Amino acid sequence: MTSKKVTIHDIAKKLDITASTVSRALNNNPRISETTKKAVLEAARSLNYQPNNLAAALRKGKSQLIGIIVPTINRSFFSSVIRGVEEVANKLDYRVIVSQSNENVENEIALLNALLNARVDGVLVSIGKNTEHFDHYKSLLKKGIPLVLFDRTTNEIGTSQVIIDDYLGGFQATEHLIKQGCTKIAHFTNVKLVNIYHERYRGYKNALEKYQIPFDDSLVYESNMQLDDGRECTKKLLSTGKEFDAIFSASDYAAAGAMQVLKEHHIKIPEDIALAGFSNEPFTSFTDPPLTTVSQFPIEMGQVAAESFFEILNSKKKKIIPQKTVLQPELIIRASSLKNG
Amino acid sequence: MTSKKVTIHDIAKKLDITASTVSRALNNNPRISETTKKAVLEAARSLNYQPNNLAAALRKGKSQLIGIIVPTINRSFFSSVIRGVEEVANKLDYRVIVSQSNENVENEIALLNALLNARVDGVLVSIGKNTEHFDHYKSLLKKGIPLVLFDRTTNEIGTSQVIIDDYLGGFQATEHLIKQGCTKIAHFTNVKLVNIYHERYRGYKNALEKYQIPFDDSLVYESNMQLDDGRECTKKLLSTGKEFDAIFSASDYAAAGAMQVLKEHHIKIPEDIALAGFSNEPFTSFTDPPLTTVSQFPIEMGQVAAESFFEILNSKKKKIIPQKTVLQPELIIRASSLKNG
DNA sequence: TTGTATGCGTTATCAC
DNA sequence: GTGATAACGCATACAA
Repeated sequence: MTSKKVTIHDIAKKLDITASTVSRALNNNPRISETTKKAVLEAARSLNYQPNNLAAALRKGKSQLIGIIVPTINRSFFSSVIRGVEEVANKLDYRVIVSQSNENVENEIALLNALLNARVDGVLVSIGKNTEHFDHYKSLLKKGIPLVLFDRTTNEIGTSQVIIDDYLGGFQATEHLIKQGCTKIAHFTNVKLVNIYHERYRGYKNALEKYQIPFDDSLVYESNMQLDDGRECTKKLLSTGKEFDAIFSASDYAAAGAMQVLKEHHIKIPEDIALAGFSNEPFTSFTDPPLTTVSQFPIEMGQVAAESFFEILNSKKKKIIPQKTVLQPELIIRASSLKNG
Repeated sequence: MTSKKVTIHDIAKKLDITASTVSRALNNNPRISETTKKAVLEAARSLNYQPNNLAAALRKGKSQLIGIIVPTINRSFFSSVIRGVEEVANKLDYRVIVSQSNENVENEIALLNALLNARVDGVLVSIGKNTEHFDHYKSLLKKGIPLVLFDRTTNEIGTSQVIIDDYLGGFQATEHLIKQGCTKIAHFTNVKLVNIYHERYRGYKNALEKYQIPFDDSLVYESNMQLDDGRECTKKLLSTGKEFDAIFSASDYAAAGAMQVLKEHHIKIPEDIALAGFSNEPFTSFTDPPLTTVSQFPIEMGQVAAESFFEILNSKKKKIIPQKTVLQPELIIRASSLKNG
């Protein structure tokens, strides 16, 4: 019942040639006659031959496997990045192994090890929020294994990165709010040691500066940026009695939380308070009003990360200089921030 | 620079024993003394030994890799299922390879082949909407490769499945609307040959029947169930002039589209029209009003699917009887359907 | 408890 | 253009 596995030797036997010839035929080796090649392909098909990549991988010392580590797959942004990576990788006959760290350093290290044992040819990583030391990644590089960081990155590892210009995104969102007439703009951010949040924050501050609006630290709230955190921050903000006319949240989820609380207080959006988020999560177009946000082009980010990866992979030895690719974000203006409809 | 790979032979040499002993020590083989085992582990650590799963996989004939094929990763439901699978798999030292078919049969076949070449030990699949023949899966089974279907399944392949009781979900949602006083309930569905949509539709019909509400075919709209499809269907529905007081959409996205159009027509939700969706996508709690929907417990589904898979895997030869595990859905009642607040 | 020998399926290297 | 042989790193049947 359990059909014996057919190997190149079976093909060879059938055609009365050797396995090496079969191997060459199957791999488009130039040193092979058209006729035998055709015969091999035909025999392979008729025998229902299924190549064993494992064996080839062992022999060649490469597995055609790429590992990806993301904080969580359950986020439109990350799953879209993965999709971008897959698109490029699959075209080159690479498969992708996805793992999620759940923002946990221990997991990050364990997963990295598991991927190494699986002999992936390289790794793409978006670093967890709480990761503060990067030795596990550094030792990866020492072993000569290609590593590309994306979105949540760090400059402490000398390797290629792909990010969007979070600074610009933060700047544009804030500038847009200012142009809508807002002058007291609150900001929701995450722990600012994570590059992306720090940059968005910087963009926010610089936009204020450009338009000579005084920066007020008491309008900046740090949290974990989930929906509930957004709710909490908004409640706190309201309870201070401090005046504000807009919120720029560095996360769509926290912005959604803010929207809920504002509505519960019968505060009009955008008339009383204008609102902008970050990431262009799909739900932001469903909210009422639809949420102004910043698109990060995640699929493109994945594609670029993958290309960056293969560049390193194919430049074996010729020690490549780490590239930092910066993609442009795009401000998506929707009703939540449009004062003069 | 590029540190030579250390193998079990290196460990063996260092301790002046043989590779087989090292192998046994590393694999918790009982036939090994505690002392040598400890020595091996110590040496492995000091040499920074990284086991080569590929070689082991080739030798053992199993790769510790599971393939998953989903229509799209970019959906909270599917990415949560994947997460559930990962949780179980990783605990057993299995890795997961994810691929997306984009609802395309050709892709499904190609990806399946790629996974086979990668020598996965088995495959979990949620079938694409347009897949109508299943030969590629049948031949998988013939080869003795474990296959588990989840969510989008079919009974045409004799293999284990994990689904939720879509019928019940459809029934409960409809019954809930009826209990809110609705009697003219429209239904948005997908091509009904996909099991899950057919079942939800059946649940809808039977609930009507139970409460002696006449079924009206002209209130049922078939579409692809994206946001825009939901918009279109709602517009059509409104343009017919036909009276209705509720919509039960078999997809949250189409429900979100319906919500938009209703609001654009200044129709009050739920007072004029009550609304219910299906899947409990995260955004459903953000909409205004929040959307009543049906939770499918995707993480649990992934876990069960994985367990189901390992059951097959570990019962090698002892031909297992295909199990069909049916999980219970849960109706999540929110403001979009609550008439008496 | 340990060592010896062999093979998993493929490809690289050499020879012809 | 094709064949013979070895090797990738590991696990196992068998022998000791």
